[in-house]
This record gives sequence, structure tokens and C-alpha cells, in this order.
Amino acid sequence: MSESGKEFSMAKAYDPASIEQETYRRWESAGAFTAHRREGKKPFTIVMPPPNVTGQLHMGHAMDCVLQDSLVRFHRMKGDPTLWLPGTDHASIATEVKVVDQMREEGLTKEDVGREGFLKRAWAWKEEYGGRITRQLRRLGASCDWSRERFTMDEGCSAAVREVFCRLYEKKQIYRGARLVNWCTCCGTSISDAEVEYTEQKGHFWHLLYPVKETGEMLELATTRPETMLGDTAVAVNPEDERYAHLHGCHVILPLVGREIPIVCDEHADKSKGTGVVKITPAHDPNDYEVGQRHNLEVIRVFTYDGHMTGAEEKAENDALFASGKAAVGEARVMDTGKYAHLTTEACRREIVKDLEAGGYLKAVEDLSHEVGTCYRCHTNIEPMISIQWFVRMAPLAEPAIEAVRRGETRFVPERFTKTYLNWMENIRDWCISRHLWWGHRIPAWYCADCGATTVSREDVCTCGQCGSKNVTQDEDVLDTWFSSALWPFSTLGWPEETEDLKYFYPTNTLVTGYDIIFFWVARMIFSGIEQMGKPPFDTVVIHGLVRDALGRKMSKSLGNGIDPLEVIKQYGADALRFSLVLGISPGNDTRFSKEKVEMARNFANKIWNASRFVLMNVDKREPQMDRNALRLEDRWILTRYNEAVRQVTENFDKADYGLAAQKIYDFAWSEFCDWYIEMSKSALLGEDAKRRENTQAVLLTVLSGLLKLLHPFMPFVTEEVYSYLPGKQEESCMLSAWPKAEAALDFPEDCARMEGVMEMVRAIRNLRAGMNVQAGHRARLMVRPSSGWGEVLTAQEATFQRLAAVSTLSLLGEEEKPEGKTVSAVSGAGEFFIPLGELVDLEAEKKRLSKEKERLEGEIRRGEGKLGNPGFLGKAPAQLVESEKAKLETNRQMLTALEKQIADLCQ
RNA sequence: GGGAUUAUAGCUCAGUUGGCUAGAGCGCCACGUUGACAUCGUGGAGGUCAUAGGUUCGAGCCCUACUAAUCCCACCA
Repeated sequence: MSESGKEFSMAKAYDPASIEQETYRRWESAGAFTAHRREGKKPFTIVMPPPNVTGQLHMGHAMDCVLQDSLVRFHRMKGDPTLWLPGTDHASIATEVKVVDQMREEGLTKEDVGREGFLKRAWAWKEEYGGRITRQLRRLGASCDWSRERFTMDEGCSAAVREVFCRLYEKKQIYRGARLVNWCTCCGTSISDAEVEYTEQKGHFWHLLYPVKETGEMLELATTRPETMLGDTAVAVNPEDERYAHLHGCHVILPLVGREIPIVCDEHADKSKGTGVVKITPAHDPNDYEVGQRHNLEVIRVFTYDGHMTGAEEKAENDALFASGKAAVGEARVMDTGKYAHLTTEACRREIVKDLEAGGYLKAVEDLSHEVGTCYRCHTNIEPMISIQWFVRMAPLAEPAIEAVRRGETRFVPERFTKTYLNWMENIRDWCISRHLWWGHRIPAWYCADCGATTVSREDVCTCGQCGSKNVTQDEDVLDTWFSSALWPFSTLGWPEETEDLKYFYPTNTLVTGYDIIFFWVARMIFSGIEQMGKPPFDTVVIHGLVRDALGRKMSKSLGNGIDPLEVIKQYGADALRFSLVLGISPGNDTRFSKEKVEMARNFANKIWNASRFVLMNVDKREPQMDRNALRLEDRWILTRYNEAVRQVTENFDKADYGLAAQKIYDFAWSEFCDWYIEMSKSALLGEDAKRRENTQAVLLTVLSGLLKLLHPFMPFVTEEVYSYLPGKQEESCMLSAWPKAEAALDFPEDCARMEGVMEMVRAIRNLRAGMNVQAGHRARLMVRPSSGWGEVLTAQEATFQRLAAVSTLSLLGEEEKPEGKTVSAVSGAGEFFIPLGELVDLEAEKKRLSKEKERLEGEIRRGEGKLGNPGFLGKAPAQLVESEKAKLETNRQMLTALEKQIADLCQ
């Protein structure tokens, strides 16, 4: 315990820039963030959603980080062994795109440098930018355990990825096969269903005519993608559709191609939509693919994977594959599209439409606007394509993940997101996990060129597991980034090794993240945790909203409306940014970022700074002792209010209602501690009574130090700095101090009510003075005719009236005693009062003011009488409420009587 | 088509299990440098809590309907 804090020298205004970075360095070098296992004590663990390794901190990160940091600091102060595990994500596509861009500036392509060369560059990129975002998190004050920092592609995480892949493969929950996938021609890879973003686009319905071979009639159908018609292998009608009953078993001749394709009966064709006839292109449409499966249709691919039409070369290659017998089950045949070959799909569309029209096959063109799938990374339209990919079979994984959440083993806050999660999980399709990229975890599968067998292995493979041939090559592709992030809660703790950390910290407690990645990440962590660890990875998922700009728009690069958190920190300080991101938010809802809000938070930090400065200026260096038996009314009041603040803030933290917790601290600090208690304390501090002075100092210190602790999770820097100056404290660091507890022995509800009565009268006097335009410097006598029981209370608070209501002296009037001279008057619960204001008194204005007040009181009384005259209320409302209504009514009636008398006196 | 959210002061938003005479910040008006703070203080104006029903002694809060905005999921031949 120290005799006093640092040498007292606080600037008049708080300057965050001068202390933040130094404070953070002190914490970090002292190991304050490092988690320690303490057997027998339940830990509190959070894994940080890993930001992209080459990313930059944006407001979304900032909010996510601030919420986690606040929660983590709260738990650390509560004494839980607390671990906040940080790390970064390799972000397969995003990073690869950046490296490719960088190479393009040098005139190089991936092919030019080769896989090895490319990966070298990617790692170099990671080394160069990888530390940037973690440095930025430090600027925010993130108290995560950097000694345990992880990266999704570090050795341990990579081992975990491989282990999971092999286990799932061995359980036949990972398989490779030809399926229809979402293909991004720009990124050159498949993407999962979750990665497809639908956007509204203008397009057309082209109404086409396909001639029926057997009858010669023209069958009308519509399409939004006419270029796919080259790959049509059937036309479907609904079996119930009488219009086409006569065509069952017939064929159409595909225009432009001349291919004869069957008319099939399938439920997919909807009688009520369009003409009820659908063209079927199994290689390029998900629904058509399924129809094709049901009817064993040929699958003909007409697009290349880079978005062009297939030609003779592709067909030859494909033919050779089939000829060699190595084509995978379900692999598509490729068509030489002849005159359309090598055109982009868009160019081909124009050509096809032109040709169809020329051939008389185009009946009509209709405008339409429809939802088109785009890549969530580059927003290129995705092309559904038949392709051989790796998949995770989801049904067996989803089931326990659904159950765990249903049983409440994992709880979403706010609760409504449970539904979002369940709905997605219940309708989930197999997860396409292979990506045609180089940056990422390479798929641990080797193919034998001799026997065609696939070997999946934890170790790199040189010989075929089937035939022993050395002629094996590893799969070229890597895994979806989210495959490794799905393992984050346990891979980061050392899994598959049985580490001490893993045993102690898994399962983690709370996951804090935005609702935008529930599907990508949260859901996948849940089923992965259950599958690999047997337990869901966390008990609570706290979902927060997005940070939008001042106009409510999403912050985005393309709009250029993003605000750099680092700039805000430079200008206002990290505490101000942090507080502005927390105050006023409500769980799961979006929030708008505004400069005004940051200014408000900055002002609050300054207020705290100055309140502390005041306390420190007025507290002797030695440790003041609090004599609990000598506490005055105002002391008891602030201690009671402080207890209440402690209770509410703690409760709101536990409920993940951070916005309310912050609000409570703000209100308590500013509107109660500063506005009232500090002001009232001045009389005692400047007074002669040494004992009273010491007691006041003790109360000031107690409340201030508790307030700093309550605020610390949100504003770690200013609180730590100020705390360091406090004399006589138990703990050196605010960050490592104990979270405040409400002390029931210091609850004084009756005194609180008395103090509120005094405060009410102070407000009434101020109000009256302002209404009369009294000079601020003019001190006036106060004469009070107290309500019963209030005389002593008011007399004892004379100093409060003097200091806060510009009263010179306070005197009590007897029941029938009239104030001398010309006075203005008003009533409050504690009594009626009079202030001689001589020539300032304007009779007419006074009458007006008093009757306005009278009207208000009468309204109140009517309301109270209505309530209390209602037998239902008396019978059913809680007794306590009835009592307080009665008391209120009684007070109001007394006040009204007094007021009426005052008005009558005025009229004399 | 299914689901969700939001609607409260000029603006941005709080309002926890119904007890409210509906709050805050910013903005606005008036006054003010009283030794923590002008990044401040005091006072004021400003709201039929989107609308219509209902439940209840009592509804901003619960229920039903409706309107508007936003989002998510699915589908769109």
C-alpha cells in the first residue's frame, strides 16, 4: 500500500495523447494482460474474432474490440482468471487478391511466379502488414493476452486444420465430388453458399420457342440467361399440366445447336409460372442440376471457369479425360460451342439472342428486375457451375449443433438470434470447402496418377496409399478460410495437443461478434466444437450491431464514408472513442457513429479528470478515515447512490447490456457525484470542522475510487491515470483492482429521501431566481415554512442552500408566521419558502407563475385521486406503491394549500 | 414467399420483470467566468411514445391488426 500516489500534478484539461500509449506499454510490460490458470477457480475466456491479417482497423472492429475489452476488464477485476485470446486470420481470398494486385503492378501473374514464389510473396505481405492491425488494437486499449497470440496459418492452427480434415474424411463426413457450386469467375474459385450475396439487378426475360420434334409445334419458355441454352439437355413440364400432356415422351430440337433433347415431367416445373415450361441446364443451374439428377440427364458444361464459352480445346481435354476413365463420377461433358467459343458469357448472350431472333426462336423480351447472386468479396456475378470440389457433409454435424442451442447450452444475446441460427442450421446444405487458391491450408489429399486412388493424410505423402506408386500429386486447392476459423476456440488453445490451456480454458465463455458473421463463423464454430471437443465452444454469444455512418449508411470503401478509428483516437483519445461506441447502444441493434457523440465522450473523460483533480486538490496526503457514525446527510446520500450505481452497473454487465451500464456510470458521475456531492462537499472542505473535513475527504475518495473502477472497463486510460494519483489506495493499478461491491451497511434510504427533498427545494429556488432574472451574484435570504418533520433537515443543510442556491441565510417561519416585506414564494415537498426580492417582484408575473404551478399541482392531485379512488388499484397494486401514491397525494395537497395561500396573499 | 428489427423531443438514441409527472446527449433560448472543469455551470422551451383496437386497477412497454423503413433467408424457368 502506498502512502500516496504519484506526485500530484494534473493539467487543467485531460490530454489523452500524453498518457495513453505509455500507460498501455506499462500494462503490457508488467504482464497485466497475461492469463494465469488457477486450479479450482473458474476462468473467464473470450477468443477474439480474428481480424484479417492484412486488414486495417475499422469502426466495426473497434466496437467489437471495445465490447470485448470492457467485458474482459470487468471479469478480470471481479477476480476471474481471465483470458482474452487474440489472433489474426489469413483471409484466403482477400489476401490472395491483394498479393495478385501487387504483382500485377510489377507486370507479373501467379503463373509467372509459380506456387512457391507466390506463397513467398504472400508470407512477405503477411510479415509486412500482419502487425498493423494488432498495433491498432493496442491503441484502442485492448487488454488481450498477446503472449498467446495466434494466426490461423501458424503451425499449431495448421495442424488442427489437418487433423480435423482427416478425422472428418475418415468418418466420411468430408467427401470429394462433382457438384453444382457457386463459381466466382473473377476470384477463379468456388465459394460456399454463405459467401453468395444476392443483389437486385435489372435484366430481361427472353421468351424462347423450342420446336417439338414429334408434333412440329413451338414450345414457349422463358429464361433470364439465354446463353445457357447451349447446355440444355432437357425441357421440363409439370406432370399434372394438361396443356402439355400430349407431349410426354416427346423431344425438342434445341435451336442453334440442333441437339435433340427430351421433354421430361418434373415437379420443378410450375404450372402457374410463365408458360409452365422450363429449359433444363444441369451444368449451370442449381435447380436444373437436381432435375438432371432425377432424370439422369446428360450434364453439358458450356462455360469455362474463367467466364468464357468453351471451345474445341476444352472439349478435347474433356474427351481425353473421359477416354482415360479417370473422370470423376458426375463430371460434366464439355461442349465445343463453335462460333461462340471463347466469347465471354456476356458477349455470348448478345450473340445468342441475335441468332435466336434471326432464327425466329425469340418470341418476346420482357424487362425484369431480379436477385442475382454475387461474390461477397468482389461482387462479380457468380456462375453456378458443375465442378469437382471437396464438401463437408452437414447433416450429421448440424443435428447436435441444433440440439445444443435448443437445450440452451449455448445462448444467444439478444435471444432473437437463436432463431436466425436455428433457421439456417436446419436448412443447411453441404459446405463446399475447397477454394481454387494458393494462399491457405492446402488440402491434405494426394492423387495417384497410376491407380487413381486418393490418399488423405496427416503427414505429407510421397507414395500412393493404395498401390504404393510414387506418382502422387497433392490437391492443388486450399481450404475455405472459415474452415480454420471454425476451429479457433480450441485450435488456439493447443488442440489437438492436450495442453493445460485447453483443459483449463475450453469451453470458452462469451463470444462477442456482429450479426453479419453468425453463419460464416459462429455456427461453424459451434458444430466444430461439438464434433471435435464434445462441447460447444462457448456458453454465450453476444451479438452486437454494425457501426453505421452519421446518416445511417453502412461504412464502406466504395462510399468513402468510413471513419478511421485511429484518426478519432488521435483527435479525441481512445477512451472517448471507446465510450462513444458503447453509450446508447442496445443489444443487437446498429448504431450510428457521430463526431458529436465522441465529443460528448471526450467531455466526459475531461469531467472525470477534473472531478478527480478537485478531490485530489482537497484531500490531504495522509489517508483520511471515514467515521461511519458521523456521516452527514449528503454523505449518506452519495454513498447510497453509489451503492445503487455499483449494483446497476454490475447487473448490466452480467446481462451484456453495455449501453445501459455506461449510461448509469455517466449519470451517476456527472449528475450526482459532480453536480451535487462535489458542490456540497465544498462547505465541509473549506470549513473549520476538522473531523467533518476528514470525513468528507474520505467519502470523496471512496466514491471517486469506486467510480473510477466502475468506469475502467469502458475508459481504461483516464481511469488508470487518475487512479495512480489516489492516496491510500489498496491496489496500485486500477486495471488490476477489485471490482466494487455495494455495501449494504452504507445504504441509507431514508436519508436519501431527505436529501432529495433538499435538492428539490434547491432546484425550486434556482428556478424561481432564473424566472425573476435575479443577478447570479445577488445572495438572497431564504425563509422557509417547513413541512412537518423537515425543519431540522433544512436547517442542517443551510450551507447547501448557500452554496447551491445563492442563499445568504436560512430562517424558519412558524406555521402562521408571515414573511416580512415583498417576497416571491414557491412550494416544494419539504416546505413553502419565501425570498425577499424587493423591487424585483413583479406582481402580475408572480401571479402568473404561481397559477401555472397551481395548475400543475392540481393536475397531479387529480391523477393521484383518480388512482387512489379506484378500488381496482387499491385492491391489486402492490401495497408499497399504494402507500407512496398516498404520501405523494398528501404532499401535493399540502403544497396546493400553501400555494393557494401564497396567491391570496399576493392579491391583497 | 418466410423471418427479424426499427418507429419516443429539431437530430441521435436510452427507457431492464407493465407502476411514467416519459429521460439523456447534441442543437435551440436566457443567464453566468462563485478557487475541479467554458471539453463548464444554472434555468427554460420542445413529446397525443407511428396508427387503430384489445388485455389490465394501470400500457411507451403485453396482445391483435395496420402503415412505413431497414435487414436476413429462400425463390424467381
